Amino acid sequence: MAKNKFTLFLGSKQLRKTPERYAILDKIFSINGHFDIESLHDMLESDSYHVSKATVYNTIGLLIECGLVRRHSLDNKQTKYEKIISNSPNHQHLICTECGKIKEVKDNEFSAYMNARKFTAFTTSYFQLYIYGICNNCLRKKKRVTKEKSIKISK
Amino acid sequence: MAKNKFTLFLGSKQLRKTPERYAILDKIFSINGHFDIESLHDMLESDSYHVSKATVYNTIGLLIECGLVRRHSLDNKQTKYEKIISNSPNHQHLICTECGKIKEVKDNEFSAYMNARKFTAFTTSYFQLYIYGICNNCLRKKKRVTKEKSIKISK
DNA sequence: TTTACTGCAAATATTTTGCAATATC
DNA sequence: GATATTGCAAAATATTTGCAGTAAA
Repeated sequence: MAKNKFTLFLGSKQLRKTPERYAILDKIFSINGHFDIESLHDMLESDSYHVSKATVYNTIGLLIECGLVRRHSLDNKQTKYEKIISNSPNHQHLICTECGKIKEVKDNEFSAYMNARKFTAFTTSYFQLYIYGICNNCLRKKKRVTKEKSIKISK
Repeated sequence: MAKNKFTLFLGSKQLRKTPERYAILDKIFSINGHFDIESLHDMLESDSYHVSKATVYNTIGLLIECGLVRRHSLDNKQTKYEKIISNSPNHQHLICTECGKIKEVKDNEFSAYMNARKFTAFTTSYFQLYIYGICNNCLRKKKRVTKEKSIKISK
């Protein structure tokens, strides 16, 4: 699994197998869904496992290179990460522009289509589809606010 | 066109129609392809049109809200912008992970597919597809370097 | 005349870097 | 023992904010 893959990767690049790197990998693979550097670092600290932010950034970089982590640069400038589970089906991301929450949807038809696509003068390594919109939760809240406003005005 | 749309937008929100805002809009619409805040600001300066960065950020925000500009948050943490031409067909982005260059491809099949897609408990407002890889130019350079290395080693 | 907007500088947030101490190989 | 990695603090980068002066309405 992930740990083996990382070990092989580090070995092949003559990089060192430090406890910090494995602790970060473990923590990431215990997280379901998306996370950012800050909260990952916080989680490690609250486990009383102290690592510097610099090391977290360094390790995340290695994990991305190694194919175990994916970075998402989202609009509204949040950067989020997620683990890559080897045989997890390709999924797309719905991002709520109100609350920032990310929902995943599988779309095999889309994935198949994209994987088959070739471009001239360009060699694809990966792709990301982001669908921005409003989740039902926020939509409900918004409607409520609008209603309240119109009540106030009509008074 | 763009200027009218912006004027209507500003009017409807009771925002002011300042020369700075129009100068920024004009400059953006003279740019083909993608740009970032820094280079946009530089272009204005080199036209001897001085505006503060704060105003550029402010105006870009309004233009996005108004639907005249689109923000792209790309991996390798560059934020790029592009104008939206009203009747331009939906296009996707190929991003070279080596040089950062962005190439556009039209894909009507994909756009039609996406526009027809509905999700449960989520109201889509827009989507972005990013395809990361290596452009032929960089691929050639990379191969050359690898070749040179192996020559050196074999010496 | 009112108050939104601008420029500037300072503040904030995020990521990178330099360096001495340390730990892996 | 050689050197890659760590932690820390400082630097670099990108964006936001506060405020006084200015200008659009």
